[in-house]
Amino acid sequence: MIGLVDCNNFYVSCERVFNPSLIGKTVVVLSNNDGCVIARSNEAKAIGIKMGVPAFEIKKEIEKYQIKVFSSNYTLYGDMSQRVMASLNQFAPEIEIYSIDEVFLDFKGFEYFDLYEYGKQIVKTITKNTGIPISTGIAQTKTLAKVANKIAKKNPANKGVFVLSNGQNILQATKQFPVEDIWGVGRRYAEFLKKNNINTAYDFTRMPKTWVQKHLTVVGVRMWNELQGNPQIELKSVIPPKKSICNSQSFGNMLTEYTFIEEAIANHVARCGEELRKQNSCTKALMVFLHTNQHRKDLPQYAKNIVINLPVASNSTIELTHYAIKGLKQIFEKGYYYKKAGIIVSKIIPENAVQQDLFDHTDRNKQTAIMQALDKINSQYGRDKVRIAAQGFDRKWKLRQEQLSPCYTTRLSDILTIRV
DNA sequence: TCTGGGGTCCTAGGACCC
DNA sequence: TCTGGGGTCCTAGGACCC
Repeated sequence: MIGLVDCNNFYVSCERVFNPSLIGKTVVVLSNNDGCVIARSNEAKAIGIKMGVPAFEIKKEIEKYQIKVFSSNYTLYGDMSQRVMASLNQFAPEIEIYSIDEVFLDFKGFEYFDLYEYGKQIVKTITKNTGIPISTGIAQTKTLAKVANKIAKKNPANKGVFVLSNGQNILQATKQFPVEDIWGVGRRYAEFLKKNNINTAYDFTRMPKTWVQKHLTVVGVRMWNELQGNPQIELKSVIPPKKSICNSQSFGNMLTEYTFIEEAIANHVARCGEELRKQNSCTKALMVFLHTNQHRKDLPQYAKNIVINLPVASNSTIELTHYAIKGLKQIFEKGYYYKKAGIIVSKIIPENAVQQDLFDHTDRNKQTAIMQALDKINSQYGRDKVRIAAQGFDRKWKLRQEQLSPCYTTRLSDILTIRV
């Protein structure tokens, strides 16, 4: 059996832990730049605030219902996430951290446990240890655990736990489960399936396998099997290194000047470099992209990217910055109002498998030593305490975060403020 | 005025090899 | 009229996830 633990309205719940006056109130958390709604309390869901709506479109509702609005505080959410994961670790021999707020638990060998009782114990413990409310779904496959989890969450009578233990109750559950809620069915597939009169998970499992293969490829066949209790997707307890790393951000305000965009790019490169070094990887290719605001139909539009293949794979921020800026200079056009820029590194390889170049003049040992020193200093004294000059200090490109809560768990000054 | 950020997997088609 | 057969690797685009 496999368990899936999912934190309820995670970002909202994090805000509530440190600000209990928010409990029972209508709360939403916004994406970067205070752009869109990305987390909603149950109260917000109940009055029809949709996931992903731009904040400015719900201005009236915010006013009318006195909605509490927060900028996203990923430092806080990341730290709370770690606490939840640490607490969950004791409940299963292997766990897979699937996202910031979701964990799969391996219940292999738990056949003689009362898994419903066990699930309730998990819910109780996590709530007590972290203050974050969670739901637990338990079933034979990951996809069914996802189904069980949704059922656990939907009906309060389940007390946050639901177990799909046998064919009979799988049948019963899938017959009531909307096809669009299946893990792996997105907007396009949902549309397609409904057009073919497939409305529930059960309907889907009744289709011939060949039909599923033809229209939803092998991905669909996996879902089809999983929904019938045949495991196809393994639990991954070791996280494989990333194959691509992306770092980008919309600017708080549109930018026209090259200098500020270069600073933004240098900062994105610095983050990518850190990520690469953290997973002991190097990259052979670097993409720089920038574009204007696509929502502003009244302004001229421009979007471009450029891929730079490095002569020798690297994870040195100094070297990566050099190439990124070279690329940026090639795609930057004067006269546009830019809204977003970023870096994507792909062609990632392990750092101990870097192919050397006979004509390479870079002193790579020196680069490595510098990066090690830089990472060490910054991990101790704070991000970017030591930085590449190109990263600058103006931060004209930075985010809008007008409703940011304090970093309650990680910043001393914030903690002191709370005490006062 | 105002619209997020970061990933994965699969497939088809093209370029290339013998 | 008619031009082989069997592979691999890479990429872009589309689907999905949180």
